[in-house]
Amino acid sequence: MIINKNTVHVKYLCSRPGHNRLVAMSAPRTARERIRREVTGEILDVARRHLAERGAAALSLRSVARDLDMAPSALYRYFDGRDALLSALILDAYESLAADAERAGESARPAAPEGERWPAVPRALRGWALEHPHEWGLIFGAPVPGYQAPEATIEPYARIARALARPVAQAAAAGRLAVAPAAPEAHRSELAAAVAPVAEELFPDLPSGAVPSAVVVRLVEAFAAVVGVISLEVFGHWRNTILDPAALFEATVRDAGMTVGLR
Amino acid sequence: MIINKNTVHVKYLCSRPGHNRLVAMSAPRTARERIRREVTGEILDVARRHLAERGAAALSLRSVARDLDMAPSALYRYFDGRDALLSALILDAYESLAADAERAGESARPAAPEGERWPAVPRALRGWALEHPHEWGLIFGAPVPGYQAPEATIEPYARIARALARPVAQAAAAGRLAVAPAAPEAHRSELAAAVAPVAEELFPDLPSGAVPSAVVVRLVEAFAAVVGVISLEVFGHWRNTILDPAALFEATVRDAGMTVGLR
DNA sequence: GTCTATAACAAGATAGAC
DNA sequence: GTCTATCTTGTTATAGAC
Repeated sequence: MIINKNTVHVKYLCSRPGHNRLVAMSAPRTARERIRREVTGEILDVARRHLAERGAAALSLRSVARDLDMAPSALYRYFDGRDALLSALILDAYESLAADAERAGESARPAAPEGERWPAVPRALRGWALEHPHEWGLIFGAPVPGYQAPEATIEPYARIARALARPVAQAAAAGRLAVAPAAPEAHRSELAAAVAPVAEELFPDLPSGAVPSAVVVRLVEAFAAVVGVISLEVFGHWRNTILDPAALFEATVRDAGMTVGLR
Repeated sequence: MIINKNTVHVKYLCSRPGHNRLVAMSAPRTARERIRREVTGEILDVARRHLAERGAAALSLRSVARDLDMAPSALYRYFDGRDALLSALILDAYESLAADAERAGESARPAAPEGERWPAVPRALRGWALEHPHEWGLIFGAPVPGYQAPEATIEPYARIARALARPVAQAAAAGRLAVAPAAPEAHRSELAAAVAPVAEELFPDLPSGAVPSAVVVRLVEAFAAVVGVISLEVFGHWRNTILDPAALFEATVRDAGMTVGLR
């Protein structure tokens, strides 16, 4: 997250919804720094509200400044411009979604079989998406040229993926992974190589090869399927077509889990 | 497609790429009408080019007008404003994608088993998406508030869905549909009811119930999976992660086809 | 009537002086 | 922090040309 050309490491602190989701890590040293941090938080709060209510296209520096009784140009002391502000919101959305996904994954009963725990994270993703449709669009919608926050989104994205993969990792470690039925393509070395970086990233604690590449492929497919149903619902494609999106989502998640090999 | 508050029926005519994708159906009666149609086509061509090169956010009436050596206000004789122009481009994209999907579905060998013909339409969707990433974003990305063309996109959307469903319809009619393995959810009446409008739309020629609702559910899931992988690839989520998107796509399509029950 | 251009207004992003 | 100046954009009013 870039603020005034100084890179500031940020961390998600679970707080009251809509208030200072993003907070700088290091403690404020001077009074000025404390003020500065507060104002930055207020700007982000207002910007996030505008984003949630009217969408990214309607986010303007001036209207944010108006809500804060500031001159538009004053915002440039805190953000390098509209792009930087939007980039901060994008990163903010990633962090928030990742936190929700992790929370859901951790709160699932460890004693339950993996097939039962598997839907927890997908459900959290859908819940978050329905709560924050415009922010979901920032993450999984079409990237707006120039606005995509680059490096910093990689880490939260990986956290989302790991939260999703957790039941698979545990099933694999415990030897409870059902053999994926009929996956001839996945045996080909090219496909295994294509997902090698993912396997590395998703299962860092497991010995290489503990999770068959066929399962990794199926897991990536499951991720895409989950994102696909959620996006189609959130972006309005089910209108007058799928009368019960929740039921379809549950069916999708269940089928995806079985395809991966969870029982 | 709304031009100057007069509804004009339009039809996709396959032509040289980028040239007058959208053409009015009725023949021009007067010389003025002919000119008007030409200018409208030129405006759309330029706008489509700008959209393809710089994205929807960067599409501006003034730059289109500049490219055409026209005054910005002159465009208002042809489109009610920026929103109307973008709406026309959205509809244009739907029509183009639907035409490609139908072409791909029809050009597949009728003698081949359905399982082999099934990937044709998904491949066409992916090919179109890679060729027109910004236009894919207009259809399957986050909807921009106010810009979504409402009624007219329903028909091309249904054509895409029907093209995708065609192999399933034929397999069902011929009794070659493999029983979908383990679909307990799909038997529930609520899920069957949730997809009832889709079944009606996708299989108009078949007697009601010829395609089990479990298969309809799986087909919708397959649609979402295909859209999901394509979007994740086109929107840049595979960067540094999936090294061979094409291989993953093929695996996804194959798995989806098997889940639906095609052999 | 139909099209086009000129001019003008409002809103916005941004840079720089203070 | 503010204020001012400059640039771009969407949009409309108006007047003239065919």
